[in-house]
Amino acid sequence: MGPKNLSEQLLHDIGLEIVQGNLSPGEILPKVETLSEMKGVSRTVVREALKGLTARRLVESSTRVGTVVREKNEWLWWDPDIISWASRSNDSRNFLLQLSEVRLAIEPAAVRLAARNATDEDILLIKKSYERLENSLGDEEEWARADFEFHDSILLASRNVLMISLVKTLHNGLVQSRQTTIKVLKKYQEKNNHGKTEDALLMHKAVMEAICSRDEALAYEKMLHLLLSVVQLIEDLEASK
Amino acid sequence: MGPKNLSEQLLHDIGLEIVQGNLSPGEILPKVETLSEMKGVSRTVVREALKGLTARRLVESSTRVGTVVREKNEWLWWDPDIISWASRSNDSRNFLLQLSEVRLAIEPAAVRLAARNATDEDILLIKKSYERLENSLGDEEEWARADFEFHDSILLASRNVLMISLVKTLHNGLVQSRQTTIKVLKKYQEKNNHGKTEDALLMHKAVMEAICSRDEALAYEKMLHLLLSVVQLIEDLEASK
DNA sequence: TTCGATTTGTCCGTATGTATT
DNA sequence: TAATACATACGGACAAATCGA
Repeated sequence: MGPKNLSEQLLHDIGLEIVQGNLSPGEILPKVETLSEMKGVSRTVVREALKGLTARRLVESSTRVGTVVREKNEWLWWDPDIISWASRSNDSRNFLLQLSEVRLAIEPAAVRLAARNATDEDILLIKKSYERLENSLGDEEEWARADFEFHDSILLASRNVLMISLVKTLHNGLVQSRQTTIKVLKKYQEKNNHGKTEDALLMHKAVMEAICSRDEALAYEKMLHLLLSVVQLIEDLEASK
Repeated sequence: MGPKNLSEQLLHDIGLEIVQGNLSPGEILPKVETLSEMKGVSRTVVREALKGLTARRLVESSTRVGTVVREKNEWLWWDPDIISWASRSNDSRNFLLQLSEVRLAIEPAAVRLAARNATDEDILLIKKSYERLENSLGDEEEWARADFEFHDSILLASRNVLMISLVKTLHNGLVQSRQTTIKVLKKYQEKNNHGKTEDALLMHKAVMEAICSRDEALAYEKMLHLLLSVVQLIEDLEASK
């Protein structure tokens, strides 16, 4: 799944350096020809990589001046690559915190939107996804897949492509962020969770029922409740580290 | 503010065509050499433009196959350019609706975050911004500027770069979307609003006070109230069209 | 599996535009 | 004004990957 050509590789190289802070806002990148020599690639490749950085507004190029790193608040943070790079940075802990803050704000709202906009077919799919979740109580692997499908079916029901895109990028970032920060703790989770998965199932059920009865406020509340329990779980795990 | 070089021009050309639906997902773009001839630019320029499209995940290139348009749900919608292109498309009305839905979900949450995370300096800046708003009651132009500064100062107080980036892109999209759909209605607004700006000021004050007293729930509620009044205003204007 | 055709990927020599000094 | 330094732009050549016969 990594970069498939030289320009994408270089894009990731430089992008990572910028987001991680090795290259600070205001700094000027080496000129194209120099970068070409440094990295052992042609100028074409360098220029294409810079276009990728420009698209994400990490840099801005102009004649004579060169290519300068833009201010952090100008970056397009809602880009899977930038999020991926940030979650591997030194203060990835702080970044994960910010991701979680946004999650608690957005996801209940997304579920509320689903309760409002869901078509009958959407409802049917959600119910089906929940049943699969129910049937996977024992199996960790199957639960993870079913859980993903469940949340995906709800998200789809929001019928709002902006919200769908937003939450998907958010989820992606959380997974990436956890892979680098927690990682090992999953084993603890496997041990301790066998008692708790039933609670989790009940919370999922509450969300499902609220959406199906098109109760926006309740759907919001139940989703928030579910997320807070996840946060609690993570905090418990870290405390017992 | 437009494209500053050939590749950016071409990028906007093709990007617009894709987002507006002239080029549908699954379709294959003409090969680089053909595009080069069609648009009267070099292959270098074409290739750089394609890199911009790739970064936004509008297309995917591979050897022999060519460059194909990706599915809509794979696009990175939270990109100012994509949003700009979408707000100029045929069903821009539907897109504006989706933007508004997301706004009602996100902005109150952003304000709630501000109530939680604001530093003392942030609070001071918010109060100052509100005073400027207060002092610009008569002047339409000055009100608009002060209003922007007010919301910006709140956003900054969220102390969450992801939330800040998100809301800024959202605002940007709303402005663009309205420029193309409403546009003329601003004159009506100017006539009718003189009575209503005092109401607006009071609602802004309520938001400000809730944040300053760090009452998260109240801040959320008051911001939602303010936004709903804006929605109401727009609906009134369109009804009287 | 092999082969040929097609398209992106890569390299590089050269020329032009533009803003700074 | 002129020199400089950088991005921008052009196009010919070849490599690599992939599809279809």
